[in-house]
Amino acid sequence: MNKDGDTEDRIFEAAQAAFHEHGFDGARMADIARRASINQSMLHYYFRTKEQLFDAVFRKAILAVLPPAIAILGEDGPLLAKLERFAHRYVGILQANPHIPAFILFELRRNPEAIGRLAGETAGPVFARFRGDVERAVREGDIRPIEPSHLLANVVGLCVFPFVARPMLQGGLGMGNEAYDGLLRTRADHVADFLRHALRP
Amino acid sequence: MNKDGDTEDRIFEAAQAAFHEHGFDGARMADIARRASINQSMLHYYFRTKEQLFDAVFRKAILAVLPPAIAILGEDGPLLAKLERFAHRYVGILQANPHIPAFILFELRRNPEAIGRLAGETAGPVFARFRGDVERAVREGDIRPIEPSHLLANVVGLCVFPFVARPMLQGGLGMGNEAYDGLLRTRADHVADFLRHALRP
DNA sequence: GAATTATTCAACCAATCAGTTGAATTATGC
DNA sequence: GCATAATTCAACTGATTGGTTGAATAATTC
Repeated sequence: MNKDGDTEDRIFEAAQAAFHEHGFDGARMADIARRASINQSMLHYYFRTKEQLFDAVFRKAILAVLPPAIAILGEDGPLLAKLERFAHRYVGILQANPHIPAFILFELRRNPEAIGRLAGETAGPVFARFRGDVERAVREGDIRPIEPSHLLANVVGLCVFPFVARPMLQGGLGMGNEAYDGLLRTRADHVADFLRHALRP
Repeated sequence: MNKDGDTEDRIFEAAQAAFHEHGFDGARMADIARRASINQSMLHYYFRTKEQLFDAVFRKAILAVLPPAIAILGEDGPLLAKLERFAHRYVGILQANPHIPAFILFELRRNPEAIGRLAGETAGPVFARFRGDVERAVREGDIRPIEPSHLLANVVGLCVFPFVARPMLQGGLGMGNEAYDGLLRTRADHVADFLRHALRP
């Protein structure tokens, strides 16, 4: 018998890999069981249903990327410095979890309403604060005039996009895995620099 | 009997809607048949298999967004002007086909190798040319020094991201559909402006 | 050591799925 | 009008799927 949660962890890891790769609809319980080297009924013993197993995996993914974004954007200090910190820390988080952005975008299509609501509840206040920060920075002449919502989309998108679009960008640029990994390693610096130039008055 | 391709078109439109919404794995042939108001066996009569039906839908989606990107980036002229043209025309294409970017990113996960290869074969030459254009523009002092691969990811990502991440951005920004549609309507101008500022020497 | 609880298992199940079958209906060509 | 081809249909099929069942095994408690 297992008494230290090892089987549950194994199931979770296998499910995470399968759901990240295939999404909810494409992942198969039989495949997850095989990956975890268990009998399939044990998935149900530990997690009851496919839906609940998926929820556990999704929750972990969201917790990996949403609270840090909120925390960083909610910090005090000059806007430009904050955006640079965001780029460095957020790209770092994405590099540690390269499959999560696409996984979440994948889930966005399956469940746009629920995730929109979740985003509103969790990130809404800090996004609103971001708007205020941008407006103040413009007023004080720290940055040139810019629409805050567009800027927010830019900041997040510049960090996220090279991860979600990797196969297409990598193929189009004729890069191997090492070269593209190298590009991702310089991504944070590039984004910070790009934003600095884009926003200077 | 149908002699003007009406049934085939109806099937295709229904399949497009279903595949855009649910992806390959989540879409159901019975649902597509219901949407097209036909008997399910007719899907097979016209398109043989689910895979072939999906391929037809995917091909149309790719043809809507990849050749225009290649054409615009392959044009002659100063780089900055070209990037502005790209932003305006590409965002316009995305606005006419708002579901396609996410659909393609969705498919990227299912089939990274095939799409990476397709991107390399079709967009590879024009991306390589883009690299040359950037390097020349830097040399001639038209733009500040910048890594061409990063810039390419930025240009495409700034156009695409607000479409693929819509539910999350919209929810986080506390916007209704009309407000977000309004934001997307100004997106092309914003991207062009943002790039101009980001790249000026 | 016995009773209870937790874990694991193989076999099984009903529902769903993509696809097939063969007949009926409709259209076309002579 | 008949023969042929194209289209459409309802019923059917085997495989797959997520989940259940009940027994066996292992661990824990007293």
